[in-house]
Amino acid sequence: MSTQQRAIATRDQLLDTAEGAFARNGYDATGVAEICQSAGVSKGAFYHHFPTKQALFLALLNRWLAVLDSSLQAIRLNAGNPNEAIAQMSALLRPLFKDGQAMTPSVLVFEFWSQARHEPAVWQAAIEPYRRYRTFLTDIIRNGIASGAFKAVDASLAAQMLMSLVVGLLLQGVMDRDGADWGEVLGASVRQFLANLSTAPASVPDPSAGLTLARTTPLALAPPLVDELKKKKKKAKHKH
Amino acid sequence: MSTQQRAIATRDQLLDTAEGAFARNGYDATGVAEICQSAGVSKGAFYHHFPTKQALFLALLNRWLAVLDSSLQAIRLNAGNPNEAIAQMSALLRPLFKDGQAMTPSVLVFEFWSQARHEPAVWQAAIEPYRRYRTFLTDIIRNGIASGAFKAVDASLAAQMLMSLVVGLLLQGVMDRDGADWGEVLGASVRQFLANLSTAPASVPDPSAGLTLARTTPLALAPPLVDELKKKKKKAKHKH
DNA sequence: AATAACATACCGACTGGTCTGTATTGATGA
DNA sequence: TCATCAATACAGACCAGTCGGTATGTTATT
Repeated sequence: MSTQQRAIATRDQLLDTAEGAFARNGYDATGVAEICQSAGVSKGAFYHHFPTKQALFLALLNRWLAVLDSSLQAIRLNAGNPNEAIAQMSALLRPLFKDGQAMTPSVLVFEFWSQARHEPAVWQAAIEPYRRYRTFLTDIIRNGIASGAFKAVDASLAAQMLMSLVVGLLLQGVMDRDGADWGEVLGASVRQFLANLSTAPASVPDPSAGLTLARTTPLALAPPLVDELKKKKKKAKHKH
Repeated sequence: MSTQQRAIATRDQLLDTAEGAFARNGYDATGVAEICQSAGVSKGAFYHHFPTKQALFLALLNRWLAVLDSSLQAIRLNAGNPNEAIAQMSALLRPLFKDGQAMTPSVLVFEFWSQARHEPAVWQAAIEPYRRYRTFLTDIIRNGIASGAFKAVDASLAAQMLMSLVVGLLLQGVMDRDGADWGEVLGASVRQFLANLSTAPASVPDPSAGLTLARTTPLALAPPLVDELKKKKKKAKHKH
């Protein structure tokens, strides 16, 4: 293995380890030293690859956003009609409510939002995709209205409602894991939402067997997410 | 003013100051020393009234829960029918989305939940009322179904949906304050929810002018909330 | 005089980040 | 081919500052 490959490997190792640690103990409660120890590397390695702890955090955020982004793009291309698109998005989110490793992303999302409250850099990085996804949803609904599949409601409002539903489900799933079968609630809610929105009373069968959020798929990064916000505090190092 | 009264005053001063500071900068980012300085008292005073920083945090949580609790009880007694009850609850939450001081509680709630992720004590204190409110909602819906006001849906599921909506709205209102008129979205969402749930197509007029969450009202503490979880770590002090 | 209600100085633990050193690698030039 | 040089990729000791909490002292009320 060449030196460069090894470097990438340790960087990924750092990212993976930190992801788990953040999900388990939270961002603030996880020290850099702790991450390094779990990853089996030194602090020097850490600060060689990331200018600061927050930079790793943002890299983690962007890595996750990249896969979510491409999944949504895939849905946009695959789904024949708006009804199906929204149903597929529901199915996409579903695994996040499964216990164990699968729900790590949703816990992380919560951690991102927590930090975003106090750290402007994190807020910027988190709010931009959030707004993008909201307009994405709004567009789908608008299209549905235009094509006659949906009733002539306020598309923006409908998107906000659906977004609220998902966000609330996510948060509750994280906080009160055993309080309900959140995956089931998500499915039922979205079905209900579509039923009330659709002109045709026909219900779309649950396409749960379709997409899933696979970390394994490399998938090309979407343009607006590629830049990793590489920035140094003082030194001009870290050009890589 | 007697010594006891002055003591209560400084305690409240501590609580109020901490509330603002936590809402502004977050729990972790707010130091005990900072709170004391802003409150104009010494660290000695702080640890005279609260055994630990977390204890003050929990006291803050319970103070807020107490007023919310009594407000909900008032609704339960005042509202003639389930439709009206839910509409009043919507109106009750509405001020939380107003800019400025009024939204401090919602920011704090977010802070509570953030801490609840890592601190079992906070989690316990936060999850209990959450579940209680959910069953409260479920009961209202169940009653509505029994009285024929609501369709015969799954009451538990409907409550979870409404809860998700509210929680999601809250979180988005905190994170993306200027992203939408969240108060309006809340009103519209609940109206829509009720419209889809009600048997009678008649819409309930928005009773916004009615209740509001007034910190000023002392209001008797509800039984399950009274105990302030006073507990010491080592010393047996702080009996007050 | 006993206790409540503070004030102040101080401590130890911990944390993000830096600094200096070193081994390996790849390019270059003689 | 091989010595050399520079840059990369780390290692690990170290530091400056912060924070929650404590110990002890002081004042005023009951």
